[in-house]
Amino acid sequence: MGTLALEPLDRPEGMTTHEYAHRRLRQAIMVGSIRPGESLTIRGIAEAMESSPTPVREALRRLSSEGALRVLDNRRIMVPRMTADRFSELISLRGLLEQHAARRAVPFITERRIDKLVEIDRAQDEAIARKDNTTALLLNQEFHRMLYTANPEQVVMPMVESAWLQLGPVLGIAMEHVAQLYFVDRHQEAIAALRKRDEDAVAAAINADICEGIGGLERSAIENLLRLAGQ
Amino acid sequence: MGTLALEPLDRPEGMTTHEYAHRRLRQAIMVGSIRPGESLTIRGIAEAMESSPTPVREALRRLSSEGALRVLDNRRIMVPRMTADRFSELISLRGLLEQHAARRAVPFITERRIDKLVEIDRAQDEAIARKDNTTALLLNQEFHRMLYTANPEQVVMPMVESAWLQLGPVLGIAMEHVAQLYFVDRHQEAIAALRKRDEDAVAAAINADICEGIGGLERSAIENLLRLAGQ
DNA sequence: ATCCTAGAAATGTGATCACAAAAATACTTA
DNA sequence: TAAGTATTTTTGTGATCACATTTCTAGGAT
Repeated sequence: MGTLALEPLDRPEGMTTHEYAHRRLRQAIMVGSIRPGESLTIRGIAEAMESSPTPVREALRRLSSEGALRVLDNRRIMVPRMTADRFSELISLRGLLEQHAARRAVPFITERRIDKLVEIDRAQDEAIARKDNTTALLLNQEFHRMLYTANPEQVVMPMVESAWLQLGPVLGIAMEHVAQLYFVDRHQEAIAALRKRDEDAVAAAINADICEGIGGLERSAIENLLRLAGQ
Repeated sequence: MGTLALEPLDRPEGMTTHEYAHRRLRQAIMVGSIRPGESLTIRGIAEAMESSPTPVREALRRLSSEGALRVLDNRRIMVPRMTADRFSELISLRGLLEQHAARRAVPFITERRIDKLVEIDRAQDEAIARKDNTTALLLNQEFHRMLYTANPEQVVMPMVESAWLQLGPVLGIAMEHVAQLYFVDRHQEAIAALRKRDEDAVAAAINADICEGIGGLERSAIENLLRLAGQ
């Protein structure tokens, strides 16, 4: 295996090695630094982050349970390749799950949190303006996460994160091939609906945000994009 | 910690130790053999299944990513306690996810698979008749799984399994306190709809199957049941 | 009796090692 | 030259050990 594209990451005091490995790998997978199909080796990762196989294996197990990695029959581990079918199911699932999460968050929304949402949205617009697509992608997730976690006990949250994690890699790669990733911004709409505590309107805005843009592409366009991305 | 209620399990040739540990723990959690709140120790489990900490830890990491276990701040690991809120969200999520899964399965349904569904349903009725609630619970899952996996590439499947895994323990315990678990059987209805390849009717039957019965209890009844179950 | 503290036991964590299987490489043969 | 085979290397897996932290248990002081 070649050198692993693993940017070092801030490591808070008291964080265990396997937790750190999990975060670092997750981040790399999310933005497409690890190519789908490229096989990962435990020792390679351990060496790249100057630790040992044991905690790395734990991180890999977690990531495969989260849908971020796939373990093949020969026990090789890789980021799964994307298919048009899988892509459209993931978009559809995001719609279902995130409408549910958004509705359940509305009663918990505070003005302070709405302010944070506005701030994140502004930062995302900036990132888009300077064509920093990776940052924009992460800030988009940050926006959605900030909304849903207004309700602190959302069982759905790990499922949402799993969907993001499965979509992330191919979006990350697609961004390298499409000059400008077509970001839809229904965030303003969602914020307005939040101010009115209008559950239906919030859910509608979130669904539109997810399903339009890259998620609303024709099937043939998706297949074309995947081909470009080498999937 | 006391002796662990871990029934030995069939171990196919070539199955790794951590896979085996994962399955065995999963099974035990699913039917409520491991009490929510009771803290698990890595060494205890390893000893109970005559292996060592390393593979057990991998199994525990996977299970916590699947929502079956929770890792506390003191790094203690336990089956999470159920709350009325969590319970009703899980039921609601099951409805969303499994309607989605059922719809996507319909185009792939074969007569042979419908026959299997009929067979599973019959076995479940038998189990209910002889008041073997645990078997009935597992057969009910088997029925749903058999339906959804008609479509071999369902991204939603792990999420469905996660919801089952989170609901399982409390159902397993509730069954010990309620003389007869109120099983709803909308399976016949689902089967009839499948024969007609009627997506809407299948989804409706599945949703009814999930939301009625224990999932449709009044909130106060749920709280009462949880109290009985020591949650 | 209750609370507090010091020692002991138990526990999570991660590095290392040995082993078996898989992959890669080198070598031989047709 | 190409295909097959033997050898070497790489890799996943799981047991074991050492260390730090937590939890449990006595013993003592108030």
